[in-house]
Amino acid sequence: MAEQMYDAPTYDPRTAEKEVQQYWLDNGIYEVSEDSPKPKFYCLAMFPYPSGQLHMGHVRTYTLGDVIGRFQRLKGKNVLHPMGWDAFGLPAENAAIKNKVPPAEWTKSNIAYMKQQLVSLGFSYAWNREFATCDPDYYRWEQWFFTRMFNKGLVYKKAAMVNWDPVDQTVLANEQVIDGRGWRSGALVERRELAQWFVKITDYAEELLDDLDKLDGWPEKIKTMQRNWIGRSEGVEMTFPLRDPIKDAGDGLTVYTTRPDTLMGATYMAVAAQHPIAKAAALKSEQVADFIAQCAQVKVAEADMAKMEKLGIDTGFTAQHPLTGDDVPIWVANFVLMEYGSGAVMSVPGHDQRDWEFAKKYALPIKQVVKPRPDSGEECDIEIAAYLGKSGVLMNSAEYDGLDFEAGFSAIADVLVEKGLGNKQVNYRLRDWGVSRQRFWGCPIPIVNCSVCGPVVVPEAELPVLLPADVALSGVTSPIKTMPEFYQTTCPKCGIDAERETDTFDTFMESSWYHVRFASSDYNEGMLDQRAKYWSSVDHYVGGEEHAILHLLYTRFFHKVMRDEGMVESDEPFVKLLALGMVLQNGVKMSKSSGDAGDPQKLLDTYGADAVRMAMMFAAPPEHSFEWSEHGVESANRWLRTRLWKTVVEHLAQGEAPLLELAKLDQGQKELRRIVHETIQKADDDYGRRLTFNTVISSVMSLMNQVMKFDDNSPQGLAVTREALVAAVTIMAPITPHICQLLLKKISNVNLEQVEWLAVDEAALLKTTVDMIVQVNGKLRGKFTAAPDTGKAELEQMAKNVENVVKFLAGKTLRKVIVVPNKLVNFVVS
RNA sequence: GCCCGGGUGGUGAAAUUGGUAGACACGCAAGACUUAAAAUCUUGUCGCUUUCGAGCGGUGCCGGUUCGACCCCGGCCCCGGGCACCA
Repeated sequence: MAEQMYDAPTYDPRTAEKEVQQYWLDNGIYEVSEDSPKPKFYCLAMFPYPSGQLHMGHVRTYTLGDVIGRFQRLKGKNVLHPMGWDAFGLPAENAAIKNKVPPAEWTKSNIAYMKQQLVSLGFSYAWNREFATCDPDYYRWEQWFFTRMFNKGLVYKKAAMVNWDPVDQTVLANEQVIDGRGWRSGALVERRELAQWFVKITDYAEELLDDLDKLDGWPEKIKTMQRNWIGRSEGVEMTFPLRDPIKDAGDGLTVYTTRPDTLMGATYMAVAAQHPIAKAAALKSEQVADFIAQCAQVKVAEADMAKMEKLGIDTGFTAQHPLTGDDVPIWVANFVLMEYGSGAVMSVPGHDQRDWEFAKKYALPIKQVVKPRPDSGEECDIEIAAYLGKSGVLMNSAEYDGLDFEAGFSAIADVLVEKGLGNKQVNYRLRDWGVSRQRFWGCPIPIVNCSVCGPVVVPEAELPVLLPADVALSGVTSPIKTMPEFYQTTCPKCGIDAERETDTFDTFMESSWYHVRFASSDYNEGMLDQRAKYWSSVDHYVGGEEHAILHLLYTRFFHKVMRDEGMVESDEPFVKLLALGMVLQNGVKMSKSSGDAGDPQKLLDTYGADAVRMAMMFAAPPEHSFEWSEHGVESANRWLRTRLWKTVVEHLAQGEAPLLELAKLDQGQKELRRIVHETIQKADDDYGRRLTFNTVISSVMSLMNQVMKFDDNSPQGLAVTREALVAAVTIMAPITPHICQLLLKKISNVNLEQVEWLAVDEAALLKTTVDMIVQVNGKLRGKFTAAPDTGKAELEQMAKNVENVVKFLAGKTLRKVIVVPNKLVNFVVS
């Protein structure tokens, strides 16, 4: 600590906090190495996109991460708590267009400002490990890793849909399409197919699903969301032969269904607008061509697809039912996605509600093939709605009549296998990860397209493929797509002239491996070194619940690929996960795109970091979403000044406290000690297990209320007060580290980083009496106190004698008595 | 539309294993100090009734299980997150 430690009778965070922060930085207090004898603890909060300034969502996430890291440090762990920047992304391009400043420059200055804000919030970061994902030293290893995945066969190219703005001649993100129009140009947006790179996350679908069972430290709700997203299903893939062969479509239409038992109820087929059969039909029919053009008017987002009116048109082509050989008409439908499975479905309107509505609309036949069991009490009228139950039995299904779901499934699947028309198959809803973006501000995809060799990966020695820094953005197209000096190159394989890929990676690529790079952030010989094995997995990962699926799933996938490459040893990136609720502003999540008020700077300047941190932690438990309000900050500041600082200073002014002599304590002193040790016990549990830091604060507030009432200046009174104050300051230290660093120095003459967590004195917890309640018919009617662990019979007798209880028992027949020792007695009377 | 959560005083919330609903705060009201204000301190604060002992109602809505339900079960309403190119 500096020679001149902050010392004033009243606490002013503006000068005190700066001094403490300087001490932490100058002495590298939070930098860590791998050779500690202590157990390691890797604490990580989701790194921010450098949007300009912190908002309250950041303050919450990083304070929670800091509290966890600081608590684990108090508990004797070797804690790595790093911070960096998720620096590629769309907002930098928007800012570049608007302000005519290159994305790199805008990003860099945002990082500088936000870093200073993080420092002023007093977070215990190992700043020596900081990096930004737009640093070539970072993304070069991402490019390298991509080439590894390419060589492993985990990468392929295929056509996929994008939102195309025909005026700006550019691809739009979903959030840039508003009511079907481009947000800048206002032009009607169309779906367009582009060739894009995909990574085979589906190769890991099974493991990503199964390993969720091992993640005991994850909230059940997040695991449920991931399970549903991966969406394992068992079904049958089968082929409906085409009545006549169709050009580019072969002679069969392949579909997947989880309900092969209802196959006899299939009355039509539906294909996506991009399906070869639809394209073939468009050539023959102007109406079909018009319909397909109309399908292109919907934005590429599942929510929009689900909400739109379900439309279709007959292609005029016909398939054959695989069992009956009957004609089945083939329709094009706007709700069938080419990206899913084969881009075609069989429609069973009797037993699928969407198919039923479509059939009603277009007067297609509806055939019931399942009926409820007579004893089930289920209502079923196929004229009113589809029957979706799986507990019924088959009907109108020839030899399969009377079979239940499972028997029908097997019997029909077996016949299809026999006929060579189908196979039982496990399917996943999860789709491969499209990683191409037609944007400038991202990591260049390290591929060269050669007219002879096809796509060739850039050799390791030529990495990184550098993104040019000094560019202007017009909003029309990515600059590197029009820069020959970027894309003109030669084929790494055959040496002839060739062109680089000008797309960049999805920014989820960067955030899928940053957690391990912090371990090896200064390593330039490779992506990771041995330190990554020491630090991974992350012991506690903290971040917003909005990342429950995409970011967390992609990162789990990357981690498994890195494991298969021998770069890490664990199967999963995050042992424990704290999924935070949203900090809302006007009812919606705080973010760059939904308004960026909520800048904490004014509050920091006025009340200090400790007050902001404390108010944020006190506002709600971590999983709750809540509307941010500044109100608590002023009162947190007041509590720190008038309760904590002033009380400790006044206590110290009374002179040195003697050693505690437990045998000499009177009843009041014992009572305060009991509260102190109950508070320690609760804080330990709330910090370590429950992660409810709001209740840590309220129990310390209660403790301080008791200390102020205590008012005992006897030698042992001072000793008990001293113990209480040391406990209160130590417990608060993870949340309000600046003031606690100073107070611990004053009261115990130690620096915070040397302090150890408090031990609970079990003997101090013993109670001499317990409060009992008495209920009559479950309603509270009286209270009494008893010695701990008094026998049931005695408690019952004591309860009967409680004054207010007597009148509720008078003249009633006692039916039953429930006695819960140390808690309550309940008389059931009539 | 689909998947996942949430809903408790005027406000943020607490109640950890089914056992005193509203701890701890904010706000508000009254009082103390002050020429005054700020700051600080004290008291009160779910609603209704009250003989001031207490009684009745009350945790989004409707129903159920239980001696007892904020907590478990069924149905509904509202709000939030995600839905694969915001991050």
